[in-house]
Amino acid sequence: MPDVEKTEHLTVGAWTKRCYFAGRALMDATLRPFDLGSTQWYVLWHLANQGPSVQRDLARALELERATLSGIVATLVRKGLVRQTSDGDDQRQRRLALTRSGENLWRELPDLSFIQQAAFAGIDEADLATTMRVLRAATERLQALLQKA
Amino acid sequence: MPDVEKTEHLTVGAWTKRCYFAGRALMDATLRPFDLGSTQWYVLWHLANQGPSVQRDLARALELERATLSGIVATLVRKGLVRQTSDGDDQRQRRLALTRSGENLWRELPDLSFIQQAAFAGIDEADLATTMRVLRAATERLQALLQKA
DNA sequence: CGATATTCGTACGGTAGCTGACGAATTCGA
DNA sequence: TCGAATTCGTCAGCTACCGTACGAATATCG
Repeated sequence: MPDVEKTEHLTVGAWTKRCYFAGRALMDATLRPFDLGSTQWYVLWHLANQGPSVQRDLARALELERATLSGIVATLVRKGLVRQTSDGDDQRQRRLALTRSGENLWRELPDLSFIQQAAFAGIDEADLATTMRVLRAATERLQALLQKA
Repeated sequence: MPDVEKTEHLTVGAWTKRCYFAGRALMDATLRPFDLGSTQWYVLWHLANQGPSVQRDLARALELERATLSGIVATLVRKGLVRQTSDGDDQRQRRLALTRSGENLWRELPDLSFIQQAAFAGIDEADLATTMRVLRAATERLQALLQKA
C-alpha cells in the first residue's frame, strides 16, 4: 500500500505484507500442479518430518488456531493424504498421520527452499540477521500490545 | 511457523508473516469499536486524504485486485460511508467519495500511527533502513520469479 | 462504419486466517 | 464422588485475499 507511506507510519508494515504475500504466491504457484495450498504444505511437511502428531500440538507448532487447522485437516483427509484417528488415551484428541498416498505425494513434491534462497540471494548475511532481529522485536512488541488491548 | 526454521528456509518468510499478522491484528482490534476492518480503513484513508477517486485508481494505489476492492466498497456503501457514482465521461468507471457520515466517522477514528511507532520504538534508525531495504529487495526478487512462473 | 480488442466493475468460487459457541471428554476441587 | 472448570475438535460466520468469467462500455483498426 504505497501511498500509505506518505503518512510515515505502517511503512514497514506495508513491506512485510508485500514480502509475505509474494512469498506465499510463489509457494502457491509451485504447489498448484499438486493441488496443494501453502498451509496444507506446512501440515504435510510437519507430519513428514516430525512424524504423527496430535492435532492440538500441530496447531501450536504451526501457530494456527485450532479451528483453522481443523479446516485444513478436513481438506487433507478428503484428499486422502492424511489419516485422522482417535486412538489415544484422551478421547478428545485426534492423532494425525500421513496416509500411504500422502507419503507418496510428499516424495514427489519439489523442494521449496529455492524460494528463500532466491529471495535473499546476494544479500549480506549481517543485513539478513539485522532484518530478522528487527522483525522479531517488532512482532514481540505488537503482540504484547495486542495482549493488553 | 517456528519448526519450519529447522529446514533453514522460509525463516524470514515466517517472520514477515508473524509481523504482518500481528500488525493487522492490532489494527483490527483498534478499529473494532468502529466496526471497520483494516482494509476498509485504508480505503477511507485514501478517500479522506487523496480525495475522491475512480475505483480502478484506488485499487492500483492500495495494491488490491479490482475484485477485492469491489467487495470492500460494497460493504462501505452498505454502511453508508462511501458513495459510488458513475457520473464521469467513461460510463464504465465508478467514482468513489466519502459521504457526510463517512467524513464524520473518519474524524472520530483514532490515529493509527501509534502502531508503527510502538513496533519500532527504540530500534536503531540504520537497522530499520536495512530492514526496509532487505524486504524491498526480497519482494522484488520474489515478484520477478513469480512473473516467470 | 463495423468488427475486434480492451477496460471497468461485479459475481462466483476458492484459500487462509480469525472469533465465538458448542458438545463431548477430561480434570480438578470441595 | 459429584459438580464445575477446562480442553479438544468442529461448526458457523466474518474479513481479506486471489483467479476466472462475464456484461457493458469504450477504444482501435481495417
